[in-house]
Amino acid sequence: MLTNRQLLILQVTVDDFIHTAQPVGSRQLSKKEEVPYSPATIRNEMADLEELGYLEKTHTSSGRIPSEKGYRFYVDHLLTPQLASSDDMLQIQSVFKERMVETEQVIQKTAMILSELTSYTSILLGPDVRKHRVKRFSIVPLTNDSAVAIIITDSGHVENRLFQLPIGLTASDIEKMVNILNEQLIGVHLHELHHALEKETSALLKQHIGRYGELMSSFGAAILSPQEEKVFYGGKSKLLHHPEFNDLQKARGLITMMDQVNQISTLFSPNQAGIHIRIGSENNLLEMEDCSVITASYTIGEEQTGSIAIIGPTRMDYRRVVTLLDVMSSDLSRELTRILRGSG
Amino acid sequence: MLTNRQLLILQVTVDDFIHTAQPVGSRQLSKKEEVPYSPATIRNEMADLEELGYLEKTHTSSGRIPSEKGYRFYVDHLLTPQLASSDDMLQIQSVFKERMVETEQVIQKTAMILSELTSYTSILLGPDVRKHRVKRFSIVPLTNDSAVAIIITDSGHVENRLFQLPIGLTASDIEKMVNILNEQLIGVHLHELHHALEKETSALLKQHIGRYGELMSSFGAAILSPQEEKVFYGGKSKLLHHPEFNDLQKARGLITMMDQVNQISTLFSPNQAGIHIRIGSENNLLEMEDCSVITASYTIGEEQTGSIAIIGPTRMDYRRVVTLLDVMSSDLSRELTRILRGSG
DNA sequence: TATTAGCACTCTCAAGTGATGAGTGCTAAC
DNA sequence: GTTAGCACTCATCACTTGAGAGTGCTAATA
Repeated sequence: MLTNRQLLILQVTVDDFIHTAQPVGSRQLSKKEEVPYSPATIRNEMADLEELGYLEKTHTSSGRIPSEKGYRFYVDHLLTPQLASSDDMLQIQSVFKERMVETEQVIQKTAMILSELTSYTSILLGPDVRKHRVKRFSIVPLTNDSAVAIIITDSGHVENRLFQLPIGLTASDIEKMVNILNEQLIGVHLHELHHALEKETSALLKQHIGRYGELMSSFGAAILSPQEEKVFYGGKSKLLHHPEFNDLQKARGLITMMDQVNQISTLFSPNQAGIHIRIGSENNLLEMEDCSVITASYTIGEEQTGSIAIIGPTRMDYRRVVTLLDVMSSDLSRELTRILRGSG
Repeated sequence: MLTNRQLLILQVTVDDFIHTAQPVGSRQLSKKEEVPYSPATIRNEMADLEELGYLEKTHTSSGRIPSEKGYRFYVDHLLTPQLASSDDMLQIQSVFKERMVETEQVIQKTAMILSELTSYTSILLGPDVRKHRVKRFSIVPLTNDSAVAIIITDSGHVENRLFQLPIGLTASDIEKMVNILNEQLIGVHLHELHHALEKETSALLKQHIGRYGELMSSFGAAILSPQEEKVFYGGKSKLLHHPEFNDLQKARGLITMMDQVNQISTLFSPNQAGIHIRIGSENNLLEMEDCSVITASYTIGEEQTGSIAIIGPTRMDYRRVVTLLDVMSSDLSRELTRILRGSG
């Protein structure tokens, strides 16, 4: 168990390092008014904190910097909640003031403003379309052997796929097919669609439609291909402006990683409410060992749908980011719900 | 007018610098078998070429590097055409072997393979949707005061917009409206759609639909918002691996620029067939002064629709990139046309 | 007994030095 | 017209040095 003085010194050390990016020394700390101890006392405490694994030295006679364990303790126990500054609030509100109609537009704008306010990189995961329900099917023939299938969801999202038409299929065949789909499959989740099509609807279709086999293999394949959550970035280059990425090697690694969507998804905790923080190696990604990720989630209506992440150096301003993320995620939820409900 | 020997020396100098990224000295050049002159002779010629503005020195006693004028001369007069290597051809064909159905998927894959093959960054501009023609309208109500408007183009592209419904609009009103739109506006270019709606169709709609004014202001606005060409990147981080961007400052500038879509569009020449090369400052962009851009365009059917660009350092392998771009653009055109025509 | 002052020691950083090597320009010889 | 030779320039690297910041330890102090 840490003494109060140790807690104080750890907190002040982390705070200071977060803002200066320089190892903090005992003399420097003792000058602060919150710390009424002499450098020597502080040195002793720091030595203990280092022994306990909360602080590190960059070399034998440098000041201390927080270790990962130090950051972890800091965010778990020393992070006093804080209200967003009125400046920030103003900026955030200005985003939502202009009424936007498209979900993606709102999300993109949110990503931008988040990275502007924090000076870190933001990543927003778009709504998980697979959880949405079918509202309407439509099929529009383009040529005599190709057509586009359109699925409108109850959220107003539109999915569309090209697929091949078997030769000889009549317009009335297609009309029948659309009718059957609309009778049978309304309200089905998108991720269950292919399954439902095969289990429940295929028998009906088989009865009514000529060239059933060919049609289904092509249409079914089109429906199957899963729609990934869309990824929105804000300020990809912001990260590079922090001193920890002066190392070209690290900078390259980061940029490369951000281009690989599958790596990005590992940064997000399985979709759960609340704010989560992963520090350095907790991200299980070599390129991210000097980064921390703070995630939150947003909702549309009642449903937990998308995620927000801020990526910064481990030496990031946790307090500020947590506060902003908290405000932003609820504002975003409200705005997206408004768009969907049309109550504007 | 340059002598043959000067041409030879310029060419070999540029070639060498492109591959080594090191200033080339006279001794080094004279060792090559294509250059049967002594270092002293070469020094004299290089001095002349420098006076003429084709070569530069990095410092008083370094080897020479090509100036922008030198590169320009090189690509204009010394770039002998070349067939793609069979290795490259194999790789390219392997992309198109797996039959993809979605236009965007094909373009994205093309972007990737281009950047893999060249080790530079590729940018593909998606088809200019505004040139496509309306094939079918559809409107799907979501709640009692919001709906999604869907426009299917003859290319199989699907546009959709949320818009507000005036309260009290009946289902039959909407049906009538869709019918009128489909009677009047089929075949209209997307970029003329808003104009055509107001000029030709609004009178008809006014006659048949209740709450006309409110409906039109909301629907019209939804139709108006222009659809930008989509931008696809391949290998954004590739550029950072070339030695000219070891300078953190430059690297940051580049990454920042690539995140700003409006800057990207200035890199593309106004859509014209053939291959175009812009060297360094010819791009009129501060961040791009050490980069060259090579652009080509692709077509779907008959129409000039999209652009391909490769961004590399000015010291890029122009010959190879031009060759690859040539092959890729025609392959991509063929593939996209196949998808559209459905002749697969 | 807890805290602090003092001091020797360590390590980084920046500036300075000198040797090395690649390359040039010029001149004179071929 | 071409080339060999030579003096000169400049970047780079390894090495040294001094200043500054910080530590750990010990002894003095409250």
